Amino acid sequence: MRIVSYNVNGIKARLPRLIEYLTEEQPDVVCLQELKASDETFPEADIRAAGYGAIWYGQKGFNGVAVLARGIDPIERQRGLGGEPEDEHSRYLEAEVDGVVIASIYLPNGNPQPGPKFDYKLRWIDRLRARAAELLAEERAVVLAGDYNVIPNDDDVFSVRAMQSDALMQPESRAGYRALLAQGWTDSLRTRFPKGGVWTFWDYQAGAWQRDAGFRIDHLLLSPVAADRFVDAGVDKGHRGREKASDHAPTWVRLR
DNA sequence: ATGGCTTAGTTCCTAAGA
Repeated sequence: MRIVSYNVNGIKARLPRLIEYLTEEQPDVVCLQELKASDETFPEADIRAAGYGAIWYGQKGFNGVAVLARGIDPIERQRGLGGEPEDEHSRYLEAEVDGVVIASIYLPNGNPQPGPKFDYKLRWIDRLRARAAELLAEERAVVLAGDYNVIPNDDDVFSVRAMQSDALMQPESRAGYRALLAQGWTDSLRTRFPKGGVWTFWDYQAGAWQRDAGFRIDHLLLSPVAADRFVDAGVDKGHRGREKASDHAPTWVRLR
């Protein structure tokens, strides 16, 4: 079972690339982020025609997450996180697919920092951690897949100096991510490439792709039961280099 | 040095992204 996390940066603009990805790679599950589309404008028919069932949690203009499954409809478990009822951002969608619990996560970017956006990011990490603890208590296979907007370690970025004041690698952001892992989650890509140097995002600006100036912010965390089934993890980097590509590459884990 | 692209909505500029 191959599970993908893919920040598409606008599902309308990316639809040809997404359909192409589904057709070529035939992944079992795809967690999408940054749909930038309302519920009403989600391209359900195109995705279904490509052989995938889908659930989605949209928002006009920005945010938006979805879970796609090949040949079946994901069963929705939860949309949004608890702890902040006034929060209307579409950033969390939890489903069950073939007995595995899978969440599509779009953690707030948090720039500029310091400031209210950064505070929101840190609160959101705490809220995610609360949900993650509940999921661990179920003692079943769970995959938390998404754009975490956290660069976990210095070897997860092309240049520490270039990014040092960015919300993505502030000590508070990293501490929140580490505290999540400390609950008992396994960072699948880190397990596969323990020395780092693997990127999932390359900025559109300043020739970042051409210079391979990227970093790792898309993560697939495994519960202990899921980690026992770990086979492999990777980044479909080739899809980042295509015409009209997202600035994120599809990132995946394979489970037995 | 907050620039340098890209997307979407409030469109021919602004906000947001990372």
